Amino acid sequence: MRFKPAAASAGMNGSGMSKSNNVYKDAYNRCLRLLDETRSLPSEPELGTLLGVSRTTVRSILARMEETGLIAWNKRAKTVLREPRPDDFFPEEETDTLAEIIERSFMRRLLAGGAEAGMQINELELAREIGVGTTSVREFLIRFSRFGLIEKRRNSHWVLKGFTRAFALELTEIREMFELRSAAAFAALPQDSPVWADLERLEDEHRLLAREITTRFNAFSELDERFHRLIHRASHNRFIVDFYDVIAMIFHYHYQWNKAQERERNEVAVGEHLAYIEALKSRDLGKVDAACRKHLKSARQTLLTSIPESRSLQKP
Amino acid sequence: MRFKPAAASAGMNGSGMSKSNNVYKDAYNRCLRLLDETRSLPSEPELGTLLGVSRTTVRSILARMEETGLIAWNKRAKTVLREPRPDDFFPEEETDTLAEIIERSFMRRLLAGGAEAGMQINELELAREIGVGTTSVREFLIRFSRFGLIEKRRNSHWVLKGFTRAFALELTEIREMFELRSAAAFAALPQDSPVWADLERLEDEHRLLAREITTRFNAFSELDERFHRLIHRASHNRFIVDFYDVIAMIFHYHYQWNKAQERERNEVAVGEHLAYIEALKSRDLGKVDAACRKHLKSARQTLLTSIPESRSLQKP
DNA sequence: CTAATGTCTTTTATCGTGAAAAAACAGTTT
DNA sequence: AAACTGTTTTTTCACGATAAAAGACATTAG
Repeated sequence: MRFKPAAASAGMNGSGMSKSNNVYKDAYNRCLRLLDETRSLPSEPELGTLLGVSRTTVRSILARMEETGLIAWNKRAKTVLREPRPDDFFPEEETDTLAEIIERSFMRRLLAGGAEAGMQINELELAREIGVGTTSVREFLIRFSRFGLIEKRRNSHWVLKGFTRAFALELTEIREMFELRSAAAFAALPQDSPVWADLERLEDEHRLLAREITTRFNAFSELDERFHRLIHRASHNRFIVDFYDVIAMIFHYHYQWNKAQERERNEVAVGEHLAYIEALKSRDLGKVDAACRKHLKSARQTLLTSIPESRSLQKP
Repeated sequence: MRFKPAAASAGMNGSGMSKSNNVYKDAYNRCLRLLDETRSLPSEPELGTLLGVSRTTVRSILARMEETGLIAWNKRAKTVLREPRPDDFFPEEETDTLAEIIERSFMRRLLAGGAEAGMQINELELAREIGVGTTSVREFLIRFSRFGLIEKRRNSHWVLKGFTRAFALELTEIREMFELRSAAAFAALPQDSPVWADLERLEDEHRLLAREITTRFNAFSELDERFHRLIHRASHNRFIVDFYDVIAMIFHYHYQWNKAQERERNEVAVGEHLAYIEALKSRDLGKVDAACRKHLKSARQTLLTSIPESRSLQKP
């Protein structure tokens, strides 16, 4: 797993920095965008729910906005004084969770090649290279282990299982099992279920994307996830829903990594989605099954062709 | 999740005890049992693989055995001097992993009632009640989360989802999907595959247990797990194999907790297993499917009836 | 009297630290 | 020279401590 001597990659000052205030910074940035729209901000609890943070954080945000002259703040009155400038925002890098930083670093190493199956993963080394504490790395590895790419040796190191052809096949096998079942459950949902409206909206987005595919083809990956998650949710089974995290994670990195014929692939996928949606709306189980199978088959094919042979040989 | 004020349940001395040497103690105990059989112990590396620990730990064990007069140790010669007495063993409680201690504590609270869905879990409180550090509790909760019984609110507490009827149904739905597929894969395995010998051995154990069911009915749970794991392994899919951890965990606690008609239930199950094994050996996919379905149906029924209604109403 | 703000307490996230355990290295024995 | 023992270095595991963030309580405004 060795990669570079040190260079303190994403790390900041090495001193006893306990916890970054990325929650505050991220919420602050999002709050800035809110400023554009209104002349005055809502109450503290309301802002809290809007931004998904506690009132403590909201108050820190307001305090800084007052300091930098963005708002005038007196009890309930929070009047916007000026529009936010680009330099009001905190830099993007400072708004990331530690978990995100670690995941990115780890996946970069994993996909950068040289990461062969059977190789052992060293918590301490990883922590040092990324510039974080060992605890965070351990917790990340534990969470990450459910993706089936790494495995722990009791009282000892982690072992990389490798992003192999076998992995892709096992993953897609489950995916197909789960999605076929979910799609059938979806089609059987009563007409007054709110999911039909959700599906309608997604269909519109797909049609829009289909028209602008030449320029916006990279918008597909996000739409893809939303669409499949909607379908999986119809299973009403937490294990099926949760398993989509594995798929989403793999496809997320796969999209970043395999850019070959991206436009063409996505164009085909959009078309398959539209046919799939049509089938769901028809509520004809036979059609749903066929459309689902067809799409999943080509998704699997895409994933498989993107795995270089060098990565798919080993198996200890 | 509140349960008791303090009472320092499983806890030891509260002081800065960094890491318990349970690996050493457990290996020591197991090594004592080895002493009964031979007049002299093998080499250090050999002992290491035998006990599943490093040579460092082996040497600590040998050092203590020498001290307590169990063996004479001089380089390669490790002669047994006397048989181990009961007081040579470390107490059972001291050989448990921290993870096991936490899991037991946590499950006791969960099943002891009063643990209703929606309730929030407090890391700090849990750590204090069990008498361990917060880090270990956090790591446990992260690992435990894959069982689908708890869920994390970002930057905040964990939420108990509850051991409800819905949970049991979702669990068994996946189980049935996976096991039917695994069983079919099993039956399709070539005649020279080693699994057929494993199956044969398991069949013998089942027949033996069937004869002595009145006295040994509690030996079933362990046999049950071995049998189903063998079948799941035939899927050659890590997600299917890993999912059996969820099932095993639930059934493990379920067996401990629901003692109603245990003998009868296990007797029936042994019979179903034997029929299931027969079907597998016939390699007739229709028969396999039928036998598997029948057994899984009654397993589900057993699990469902053991969930009290009080636990199955809430859902926030 | 409800819903906000102001203040104080508790919990979570993360680090550095030190003992237990593993692993690597070096020197012996057969 | 292969496999073992003796020694040293690294890594894992678990803890307490501390800043960030959440949450609870008290007070005040509408």
